[in-house]
Amino acid sequence: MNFNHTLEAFNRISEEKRNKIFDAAINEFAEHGYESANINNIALKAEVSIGSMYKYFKNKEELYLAIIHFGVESLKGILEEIICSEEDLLGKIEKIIRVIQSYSRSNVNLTKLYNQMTNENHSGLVWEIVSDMEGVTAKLYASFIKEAKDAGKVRNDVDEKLFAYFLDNLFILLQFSYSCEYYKERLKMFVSEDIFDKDDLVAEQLMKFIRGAFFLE
Amino acid sequence: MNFNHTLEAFNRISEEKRNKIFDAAINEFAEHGYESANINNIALKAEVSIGSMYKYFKNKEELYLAIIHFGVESLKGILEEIICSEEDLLGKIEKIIRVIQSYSRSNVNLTKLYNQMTNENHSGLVWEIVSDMEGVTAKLYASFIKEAKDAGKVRNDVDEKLFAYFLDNLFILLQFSYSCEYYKERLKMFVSEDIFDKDDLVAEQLMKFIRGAFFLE
Amino acid sequence: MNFNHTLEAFNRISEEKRNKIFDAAINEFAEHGYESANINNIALKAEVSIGSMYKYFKNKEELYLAIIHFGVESLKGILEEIICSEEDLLGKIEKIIRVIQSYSRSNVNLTKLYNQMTNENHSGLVWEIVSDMEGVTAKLYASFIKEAKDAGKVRNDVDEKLFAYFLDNLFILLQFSYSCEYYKERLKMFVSEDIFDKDDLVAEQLMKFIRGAFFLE
Amino acid sequence: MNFNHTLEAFNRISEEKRNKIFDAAINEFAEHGYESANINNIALKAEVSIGSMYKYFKNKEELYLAIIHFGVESLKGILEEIICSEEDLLGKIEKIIRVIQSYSRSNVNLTKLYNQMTNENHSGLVWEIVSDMEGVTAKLYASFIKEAKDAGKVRNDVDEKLFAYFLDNLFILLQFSYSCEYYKERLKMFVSEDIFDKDDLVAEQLMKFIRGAFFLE
DNA sequence: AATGAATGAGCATTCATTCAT
DNA sequence: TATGAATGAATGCTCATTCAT
Repeated sequence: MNFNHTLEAFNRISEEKRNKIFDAAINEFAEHGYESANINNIALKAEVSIGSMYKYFKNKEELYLAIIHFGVESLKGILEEIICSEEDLLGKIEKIIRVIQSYSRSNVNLTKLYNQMTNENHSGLVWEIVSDMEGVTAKLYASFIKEAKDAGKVRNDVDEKLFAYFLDNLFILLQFSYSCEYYKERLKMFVSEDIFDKDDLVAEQLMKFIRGAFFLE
Repeated sequence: MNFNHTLEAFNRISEEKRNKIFDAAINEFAEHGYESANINNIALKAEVSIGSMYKYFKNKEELYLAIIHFGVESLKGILEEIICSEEDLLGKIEKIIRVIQSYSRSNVNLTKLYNQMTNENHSGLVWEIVSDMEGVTAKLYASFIKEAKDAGKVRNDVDEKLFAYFLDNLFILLQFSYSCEYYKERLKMFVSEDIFDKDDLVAEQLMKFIRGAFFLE
Repeated sequence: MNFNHTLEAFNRISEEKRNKIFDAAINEFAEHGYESANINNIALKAEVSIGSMYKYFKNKEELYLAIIHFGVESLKGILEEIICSEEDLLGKIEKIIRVIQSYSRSNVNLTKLYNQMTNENHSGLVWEIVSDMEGVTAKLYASFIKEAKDAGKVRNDVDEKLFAYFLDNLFILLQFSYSCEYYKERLKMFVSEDIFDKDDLVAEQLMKFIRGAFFLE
Repeated sequence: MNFNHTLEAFNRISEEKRNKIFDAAINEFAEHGYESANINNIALKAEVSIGSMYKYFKNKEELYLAIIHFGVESLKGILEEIICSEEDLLGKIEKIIRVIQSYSRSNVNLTKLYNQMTNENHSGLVWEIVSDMEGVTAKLYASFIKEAKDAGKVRNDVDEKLFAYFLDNLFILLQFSYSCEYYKERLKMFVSEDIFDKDDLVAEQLMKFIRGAFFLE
């Protein structure tokens, strides 16, 4: 969670260069996965010498983790904003869906990376970084569901933790559906070739699905 | 979709050897990902010479695709059986959930591979193989939902294709939750450490979630 | 001490190639020391692909140890022959001196390597290989001295183990004096520029030195 | 031999800093050998910027040579003191042995470096620095032996130059036996594990060895 | 004068693939 | 047909050295 100890050198360079490095790294890792991502390539694309690269990051793994950390922080920020807003549960859910649609489209590589991440054998270290975020969402979702349940709006017999999990699953795959080739093809096959021009329809239907799942009436 | 052209040599060897090769390959690919998987290693574990390996499969990619093909066929068989059974929609859904729980536990590596697959840059070729299966499920789900809708059991305002998609999303992530490290940790974090001892609870709650999403009353 | 386990592949190739590899490796290690010896270079000089090199030896260290092993065995063979000969102590010593003069001249690089070896931080593993030989010499020298002492030929107040050590020290530095640049210069400085043309003088004087050290009258 | 030309900058800094740099460099070179020694590391340990390091020493080699120079000067001082003392030959020899025992124990790294030095390909340059000292010892030893010979104390048939060489060889290896891992192990193997607790025995026996080698009676 | 960030050549090692037997 | 030895391109990482500040 706390990376700043090793990244001193990296944090000292200009923001422009930092972003260039992150961009290059996110692309490379998202495109090729951890193992076949090529650090010399990242350096080349970011117009930074390999030597510098290794001044900024101890090794490939640390760079990878830093990227993940960056991506997660970025996502966390957005989620927190929504979740802490004044909306009610349904309002929040709708907002999340909309944000997923726009965010995963404009951060294709970051989202691909998130999918990659679920495969890597680095799970241990990666999980340390991500669990933080997942933990927050898990708890918030569950508490909102609990609230709604107590208010009599949600059926009494639901396990709020599991329902939170199913809900987040729907969000995750929605995210991937807007960024990862495979899932994009799959969505097109399930629905239609022009589904990516119908964000409103997707949002509306997913809302309906979720509303039905949760709410009485 | 049709692989037999190149796989003549492979199909001619004993089933036992074929299975040994598949086992070794599935493990290696699932464990290390496409790029880091080591063909010489697979040959070693399968007790086959590398020379033979390259007689059976033109190159790494073809082996990978053959493995995916094999995995997908295995899954397709199971799904088809359920989907073509006499149960009604809810009955089928329950069966699928139960099968996912047992299948992904006893075929951990194959399921991991399925997750891997969604990342690789081979998406194009992979998709050719898998689209077949996804196409079948997509159509079947949609038709069943249509049926139920026409029968007045499912709300009228649902887009059956999108609902089929959401439904399958829930299934996919359930599958991963029982086999991929990352998703396993995530499920534990959302619910509890002992969630993997409570398959009935998970199945029951997921049924509830889906039933609510789809059905009137 | 037993290396054959890992060196199967290496032992299977033609003796000619094996010798070429050893020669190249001995030269490289003797010339540059362990750290800056370049394996790609050794492969090049030995006209073997790097890939093969790594089939024969797991890594740089194993190659190094194999070389040391080879050198030590070669030396051990010669020493054993002398030590087990029928000569008396003085006769053996003279033979050893003569052998050192010829051996270290015709195996310059192997002898340089022996000097290198005393510096490397691999001491641990290296020592395992060499201790064997050193142990043998140590014991043999000591026993011969003991014998001579018991026979009244050698003074009674000598510690045979320490005397064996001093004796071997004289041999070691004699060896280096015929192969290592530094020690060669040093010998020339102590005696004269043309000392390397006077092997008989060196041998005779060293005999005198040692005889005096050991023997009564 | 004369280094001061390039070392102006270095000689201008405080003695404390100079010593810190020497200490760090001696450790690094002794520990890792010339090639693997890391100048950036030396700078770090000596708390000097790399930039300054390269102001003081043109490059790695010059730093190395400066270190050798320093070490040799230190040793030369001690030897000269002994050699010019009023003792007779045997007295001097005993003093030298004692000094070797204490000096090589308290200057382990410098002594290691001396061993390193005999291997490096820098022999040429190194020799320039050291020959000075070796030349002095060579001449002094020889002259003392000559003296003793003329005085009838030493046998008439010895070549004083070669005997001086053998004598110095014994000293050199004694030195290494107290500081270099390899030679330490070797001494333990020849004599006993606890030999390093028996300096008096070693000194006494070496005296006996040398006395016998040189002296009538 | 002093600094230390930046550079990039260089090296150990891996592994997909070929091909002679 | 089957083998497995041989190949060599490719890549992560280090470190001596430079030079702008």
